[in-house]
Amino acid sequence: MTTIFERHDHGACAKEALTRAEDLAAAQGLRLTPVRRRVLEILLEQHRALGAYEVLERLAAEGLGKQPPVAYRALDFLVEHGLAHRIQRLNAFTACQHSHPEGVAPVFLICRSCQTVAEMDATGLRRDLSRLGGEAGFSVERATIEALGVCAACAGGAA
Amino acid sequence: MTTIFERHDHGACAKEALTRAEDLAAAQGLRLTPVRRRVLEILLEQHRALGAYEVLERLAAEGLGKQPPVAYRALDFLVEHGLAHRIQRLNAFTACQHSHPEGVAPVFLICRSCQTVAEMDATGLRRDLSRLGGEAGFSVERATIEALGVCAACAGGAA
DNA sequence: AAAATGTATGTAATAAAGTAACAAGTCAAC
DNA sequence: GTTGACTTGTTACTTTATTACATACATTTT
Repeated sequence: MTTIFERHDHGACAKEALTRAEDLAAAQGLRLTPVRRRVLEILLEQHRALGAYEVLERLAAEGLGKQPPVAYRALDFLVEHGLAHRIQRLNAFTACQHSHPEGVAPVFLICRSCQTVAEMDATGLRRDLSRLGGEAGFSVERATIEALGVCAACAGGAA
Repeated sequence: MTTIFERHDHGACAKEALTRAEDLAAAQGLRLTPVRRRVLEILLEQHRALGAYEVLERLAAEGLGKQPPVAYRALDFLVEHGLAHRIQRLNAFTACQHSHPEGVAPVFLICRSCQTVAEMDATGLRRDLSRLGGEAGFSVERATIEALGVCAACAGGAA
């Protein structure tokens, strides 16, 4: 499995994600407005999750909005359309790293050393969770699966 | 699998949990002080997760502490010793419903209709998650697995 | 083109959740 | 009965998030 923990061309990675966002907007008639687009770009700069207020600071510095709702609205838009994810453990947001088959949230791996947040596909895990819930008569609609730990690079010491 | 979604003798259920807490305290030399004990009792009244400030209100009404740190400290103590759990999605806390083999957090099923939070053992799921992380060189230390959905009783309409 | 409509943004105010720092009390051990 | 470790009380504050309403912009309707 390949995650963003591995060395990669980050410029290309970010550009690709932005292109995906544009394609999605075109396909679904969504409006990727300047604020929304800029928030996505800001999230794409790093593979670490940013708090809404960190995003807001950046926006404010660029004259794109000074109040919390501006940031929250843009972030909510991105999350709603699968272009970003909310990391519950951190109360923070991260740009989506893969295109997901509509509404399928991945699993997140959070490195407590370098703060990098990676996504992995978790179709199997989700199916098992649904089955487990089903055993108790519970119908799972959405699931949050987040793992906290240490990535290979950080565990290796240097890298 | 049996969860607290099923009809059960709630009085017994709460009493049992409290006994478990006392036993644990005795066994490990922990101090189940009046505030801590009362917070656990408050959480045990319902199978819904309570916010720290809801707990605090209750404490305040009983003269057991009026400031946030009082509630947070007691809740942190309970969580640390496995007597309660924090539900990340809700920023809220719920009493532990089963005794867990030390440090093994369960999976949570959150009914969005009745707000009930049930626990299920998730040893298998956790193992799979660790394996998945391992494939990316990531070492999982703790994991949050929470499912949002509808319980059988609520889905059934009445019940 | 003007009016009407829907959607997005700006702004103020405030609510909700969480923490830092330090003082004061409790309790067991010596 | 004083020391030392832990627990609680209290003040003040930070961080995170939302409500409510006004304004702007873009599309469609007339």
